[in-house]
Amino acid sequence: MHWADAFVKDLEGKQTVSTGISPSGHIHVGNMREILTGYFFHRALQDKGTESRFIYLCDDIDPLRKVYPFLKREQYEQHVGKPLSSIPAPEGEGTYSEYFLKPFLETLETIGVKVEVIRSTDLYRDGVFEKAIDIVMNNVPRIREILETVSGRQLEANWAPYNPICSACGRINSTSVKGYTYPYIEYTCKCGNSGKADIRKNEGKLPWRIEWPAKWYALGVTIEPFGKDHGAAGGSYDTGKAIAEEIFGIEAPKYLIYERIFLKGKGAMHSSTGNVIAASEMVKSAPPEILRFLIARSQPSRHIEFDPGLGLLNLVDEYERYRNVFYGLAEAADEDDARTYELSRVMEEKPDTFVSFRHLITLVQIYPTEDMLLKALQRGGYGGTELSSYLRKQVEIANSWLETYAPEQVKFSLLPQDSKVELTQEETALASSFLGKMDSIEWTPEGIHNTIHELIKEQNLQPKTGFAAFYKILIGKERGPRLGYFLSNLDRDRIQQRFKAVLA
RNA sequence: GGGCCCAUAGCUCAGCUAGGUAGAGCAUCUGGCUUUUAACCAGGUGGUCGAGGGUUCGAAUCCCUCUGGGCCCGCCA
Repeated sequence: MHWADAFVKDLEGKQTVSTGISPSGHIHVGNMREILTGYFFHRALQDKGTESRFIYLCDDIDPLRKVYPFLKREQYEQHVGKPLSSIPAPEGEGTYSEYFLKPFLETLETIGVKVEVIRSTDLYRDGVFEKAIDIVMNNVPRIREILETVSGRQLEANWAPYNPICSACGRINSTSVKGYTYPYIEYTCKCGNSGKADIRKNEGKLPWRIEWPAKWYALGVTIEPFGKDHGAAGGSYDTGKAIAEEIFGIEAPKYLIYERIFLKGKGAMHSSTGNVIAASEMVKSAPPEILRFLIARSQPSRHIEFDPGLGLLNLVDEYERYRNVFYGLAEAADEDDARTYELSRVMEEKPDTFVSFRHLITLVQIYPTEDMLLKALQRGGYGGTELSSYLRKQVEIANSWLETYAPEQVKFSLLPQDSKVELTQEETALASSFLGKMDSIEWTPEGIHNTIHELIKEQNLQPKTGFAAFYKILIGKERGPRLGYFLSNLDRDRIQQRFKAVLA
């Protein structure tokens, strides 16, 4: 059974699956594990007939913690400590949080993940947390005790479970609470200001360890996946659970702790280190279903070694195998293969329009126009009369991948006309006999192919060795695309000149 | 000092939560094939399952210890 199905197997009654990512920087491939793990739970629930709500909480009221490496110091120094939803975007119009949220939401659209997006600023502004905050403010001593006991940390004497946003300087990290009379929290700020924050509005926020259980309470969260950083003993899940039970009188959600995603050879993806690939960048250079597949096929407890280069191509190969299993075209290696495909695919496809991505990688390097590409695909069994919009997109993605992530191994291009190549005697003989026939060859795929094949046989060479000679001369590699189609697409004179130059 | 996760073929991983003679894909090699465009077909090489101990007739699988890698137990999320 797939891990997502196993997780929800025994759950009954309406479920609310919650996920959350802070828009403090580019939302990257590593963050996708949060949203997709939740999404798969949601799907698994629906597929077994259990009602489910799936939400993504965008923590946009969180303050800017520091000037991140990707920000301009002179622009952002003044904004440290202010909510992400109230400071300007690094470029263009709009707020900081929306600037990073937008490409993420577009990516979700691209990969076909539908989720209810909730901004935490809105939750505060609309009073959704009103009751939770009131409960919290009336239970400060008990909450303090829970935090100190469960997490083992010592809280400062003036600690309060609410951080007001200063009405004068806009900072959330420089205020201290002085008192509470519903619905106002009195505070003073280091900037000299003092005032009242209305708990029914977005005039302050709960600190994370309180806010989390407050979300469970206010939104009725029953399931939540989260990274292992929250899961340590005494960590925020432990304190959240205690607060949920003892203060709010609710059960903490059923949880799953997932591992991080690493960039192959470069360690964990972390916005602060810059070691990231933005999710919105990845979907430009990888088929959209692959992002889902990456997460769906891996056990959540295992870290993922993500390789956008050759590894990506292997990943797509595997995805396509699973697809074939689903359609009964191949035998399953594992009982979950078909289910994993089902959770990963973005849209339904007909088997006669399957085109392997690896194949496409070759084709786009040979054919410059869509028309030529279509004809090539049709020769290969493609059933459509024109390129589907999906395929057109795949072509775009293939080109982008070749430019951005592809290793030399899968790329090819014609060598410069005058570049030198070392040939054996046999290869030289073969090349010169080919050159001799150049003018009489019928310049079609079959004509070229047949001629070359005859020449190889005449000289008693292994086909492999013979073909390799041509690849060495043309693209400097041992292997390459089938010669007939490849050469027929190229200018005959140019090839002739190339062989002359090599043999000179 | 404490908690958690991971370690299986060159690479990516499955198998582990009902213990029973090590698996898949990719890579590599061999053979076939070169009008299904690095295709495809057949086959091979390749692992003392991180180390040590224990339980067992039998351990990759259960228990303990250790090693290595990663994350957390301050603030913030």
